Amino acid sequence: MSDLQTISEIKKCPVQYVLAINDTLNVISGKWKLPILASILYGNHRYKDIQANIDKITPRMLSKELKELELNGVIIRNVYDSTPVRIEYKMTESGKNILSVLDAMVDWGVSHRKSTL
Amino acid sequence: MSDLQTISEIKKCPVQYVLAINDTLNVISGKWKLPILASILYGNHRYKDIQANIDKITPRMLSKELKELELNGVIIRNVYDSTPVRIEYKMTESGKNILSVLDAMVDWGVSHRKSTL
DNA sequence: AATATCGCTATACTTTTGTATAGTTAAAGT
DNA sequence: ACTTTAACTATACAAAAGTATAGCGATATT
Repeated sequence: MSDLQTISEIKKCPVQYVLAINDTLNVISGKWKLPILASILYGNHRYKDIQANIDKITPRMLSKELKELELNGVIIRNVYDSTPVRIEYKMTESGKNILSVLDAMVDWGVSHRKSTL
Repeated sequence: MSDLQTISEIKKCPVQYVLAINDTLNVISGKWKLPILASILYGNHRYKDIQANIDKITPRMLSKELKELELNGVIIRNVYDSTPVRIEYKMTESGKNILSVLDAMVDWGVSHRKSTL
């Protein structure tokens, strides 16, 4: 992959792509979003379970982030009309696909660490 | 080959996985990192050119972020001993590879937008 | 000699993000 | 009846990130 090739490719990059990158970045940035997503993906679906699974997170931040993730269509909040009411947070289909982004991040992060040794 | 093997091994190890993702996230998060990287990739290498290319960025933020990107091994700052002194910021090899992460982010962002219509 | 350009730094400030701590409602267990 | 658990909300505060504005030292241009 030559430099000139890369640059010309980038010059073709439409506005939509920039928007898409920003969407993705918004979904995963902040101190708690990845830990929360990881915990849900790992199998924790209830508020208390997620809270217990993430060290030092406050209820305020957990609520706030869960709401934002729901609003962004990454997770879904299910209320089960049992007694007592049970609430479960689960990844949406689209949310599950974010693993591909995390994979790319792992790959880059690992090889970058090696390169800076 | 043994590299790929190692990467997949590390993916099984939660701690390394998390560290690598955090490294990557730190490199790209914040308001100005992506615009700066994009501008450099686009062909702007000098301070004033990057500044002129990015709307509303202040010199303070540009300096701060350039320093951080350099410290993180994503870009390199070259001082050319000419008169006047010329300074050029360029992507490191590792820095260029971050395009693969951006690609994954575009893909997810685009398909996620479609899914939430 | 005066002005402009490059590559920044300095200081003060505002906004956003995250923390600490306490309280609420409803139901369940003891 | 009393305590415990789930799933949160409310208020106040601190820290981090970003903005606004001014200026500096060296060279170059007019």
